Amino acid sequence: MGRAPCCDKANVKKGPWSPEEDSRLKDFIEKYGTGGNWIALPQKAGLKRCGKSCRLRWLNYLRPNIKHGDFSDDEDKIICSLFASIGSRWSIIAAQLPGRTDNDIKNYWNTKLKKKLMGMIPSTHRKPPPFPTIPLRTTPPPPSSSLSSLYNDCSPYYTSTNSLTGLESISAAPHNFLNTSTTTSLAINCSLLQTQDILLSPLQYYPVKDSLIMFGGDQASCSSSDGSCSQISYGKEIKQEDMGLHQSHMISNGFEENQRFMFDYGHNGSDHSLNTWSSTDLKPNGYLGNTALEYDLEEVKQLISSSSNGCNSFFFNDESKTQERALYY
DNA sequence: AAGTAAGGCAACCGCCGAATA
DNA sequence: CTATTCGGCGGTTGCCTTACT
Repeated sequence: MGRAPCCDKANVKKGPWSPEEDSRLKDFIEKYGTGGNWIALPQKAGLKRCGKSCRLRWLNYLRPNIKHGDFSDDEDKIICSLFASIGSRWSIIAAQLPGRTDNDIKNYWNTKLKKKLMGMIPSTHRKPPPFPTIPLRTTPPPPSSSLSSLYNDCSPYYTSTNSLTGLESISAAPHNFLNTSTTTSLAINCSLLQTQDILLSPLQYYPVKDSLIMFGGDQASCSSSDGSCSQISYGKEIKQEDMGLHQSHMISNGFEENQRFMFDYGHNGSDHSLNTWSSTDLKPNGYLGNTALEYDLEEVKQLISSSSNGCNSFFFNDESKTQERALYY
């Protein structure tokens, strides 16, 4: 037995929204909110639309403080960094970019940013970008190749104004993050990012209540909210056993081969002593851990191409995905 | 100026997980 | 415990625009 449709498909309008529909939806939500029920909303608002369609229209277009238009270099970096670490989790990425929606970012990535990163000249007869074309490597880059240099190497029309130091993801963490004794602090510290010199500077790691990780910026966008909030954080309880399982992999292997990246996390007050962060453990570049993953250009390209076929096999196998999900939410 | 192809983006589709009856 | 409903998400589609021949 299939699931009942969310709306009567025969009687709902599809396609582009008219200005009248927009203003009707906007007015209604501004007056009454969503009522926590998108399915019932279109009827109340007098719209012949599916509730999901209303939700999408509101979140992606109508809600206040939506930013449209070009993405900044900083936004590019954040998107690339997060994509490298978590894959196509657009809602999470959007949470780091105030005013941007997951749909926007997804479109931007698929149409532009991916090509930038791949160093692809758009296969169009349109005008090429006003940057010299740099031939792709025919031999693997030296081990020190970083993603920031990759930008320069491979993206003829990507210019980076801010250099990346690799310090920020640690320094962005509040002091007590590393010192708290009552909190199981869990920081996502993708060694990939660190070793590639790309960083999550706008990210902040919040140590919160036991076993809870908050992953988000303080001005996160609201792409996944009901539209009534101004901020959103992603927090989810993480089972201790899950953490232990993950940790054991880290301890024994440094990183999981299948995942090709790792999480480091401080775990004060427990008997897990290896790979524990403390303020004195910090390496000069802010990266703790001895697993220096070196990704050359080809590997990043592989990431992009593998992620584009529907699964991030480069980073996540199917089994790890559930676990990974728990860590990131 | 007309035709064509590719890009860009809004919107839809279908799946998943959480909440609830 | 199971079935159902709903919100949310990522992938995909299709239309409109733009650039080029």
